[in-house]
Amino acid sequence: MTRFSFSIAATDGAARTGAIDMQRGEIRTPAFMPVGTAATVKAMRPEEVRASGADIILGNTYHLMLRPGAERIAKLGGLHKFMGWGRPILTDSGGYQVMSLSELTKVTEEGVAFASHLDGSRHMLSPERSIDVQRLLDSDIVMQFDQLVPTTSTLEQQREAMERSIRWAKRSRKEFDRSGEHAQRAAIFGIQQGALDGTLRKASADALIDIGFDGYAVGGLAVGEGQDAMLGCLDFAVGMLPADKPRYLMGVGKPDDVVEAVMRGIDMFDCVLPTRSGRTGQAFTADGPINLRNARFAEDLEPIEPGCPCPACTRFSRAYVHHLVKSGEILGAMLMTQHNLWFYQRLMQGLRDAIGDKRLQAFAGEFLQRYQAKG
RNA sequence: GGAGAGGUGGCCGAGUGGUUAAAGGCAGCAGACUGUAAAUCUGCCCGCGCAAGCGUACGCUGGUUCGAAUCCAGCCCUCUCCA
Repeated sequence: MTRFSFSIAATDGAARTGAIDMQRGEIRTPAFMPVGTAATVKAMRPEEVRASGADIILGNTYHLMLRPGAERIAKLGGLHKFMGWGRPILTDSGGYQVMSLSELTKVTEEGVAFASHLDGSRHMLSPERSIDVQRLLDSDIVMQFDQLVPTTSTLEQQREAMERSIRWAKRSRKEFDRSGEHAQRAAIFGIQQGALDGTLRKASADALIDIGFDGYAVGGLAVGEGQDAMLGCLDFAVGMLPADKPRYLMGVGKPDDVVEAVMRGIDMFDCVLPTRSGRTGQAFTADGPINLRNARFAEDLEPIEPGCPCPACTRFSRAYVHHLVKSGEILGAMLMTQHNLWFYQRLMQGLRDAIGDKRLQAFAGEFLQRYQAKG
């Protein structure tokens, strides 16, 4: 059986469309991966996530090792069985938490010592432990343990984090290969760092390629630098990564970010926005985001997004969703999340089709103009 | 009829002489959210004004005081207990 293979069916400019084949299923690219940090895509049942068009979801090393514990999930048969999702799962290594929970962490060459945000207990996350946890979860796509720093960091700090991420990439790769059994059915991705600096990005990419990975992620972006800066970085960073391997832009992004990044050659995305925004009242539509909390929707009988085929839009009105969201009703979060996931997956399908038909420029131009038009 | 408690901004509720246009919560109106410490967070929230500021305001009326939501008197109303 195929462990991991990436096939490109068509290209259009720098963009590509194709599929990754893995034992647990096919991942159509460009792909958007809903985030399921704590063994759940919040507010969604697995079958609803799948029905939205998702081929793969994310899980998180840091969160799951703390609760319920990686060994416990392994004992219970692995993450897929535990959460009822049989298709591929990509697990983040915990590198992002090193930054987002930085007040609670201390970084050394060995790894990161941190205090649990749940109970303050002390833990250590190293490349070896991160990969071990991801193995215990039975992850399909394992991410190397990396270090990213805020864009406000000095160039020297950015260089240090990038170089440390390379050393950690080597250790991650070695630890991954150490377990033959899991490595025979899973894949491992390296993560390019280097902030917005071309020289650092190039050094990072070359080192990762030298180590060799199944796929390559662009890390450390969408952390406050702004879209122009991010896209400017992608203009040179993506081309540094192997063309015959999947390229994954971590943590991105807004719908227009995704479109722009696909045009620059990115194949995979993940982002909390459709799920988190769903829970906080923001719905994505082709005409841009709208906030269902707003009073103007109180008596609006249109669906969240007119024309949307999702289960939330085909049955319920904005007026009803507005009421649910304002009332703090659980169903409000569910319907909003469901719509947003469908929106993202429909966008990805649109991008795949457009690339296949070599009309990505027109598709993207129309999408961006409409999405960004001031309503 | 007697005893007691209390009436504060849309609601709940602090505040018992000046630093109070009046804490806090809720509701309301907006905004944010990018490898999820998020069903979260931020701002606004008496009126007019861009603002400085002005005007109104703590049941009602009157009084004490340089100064009152805060003290005094009368009145109105609510609640609890006793008869």
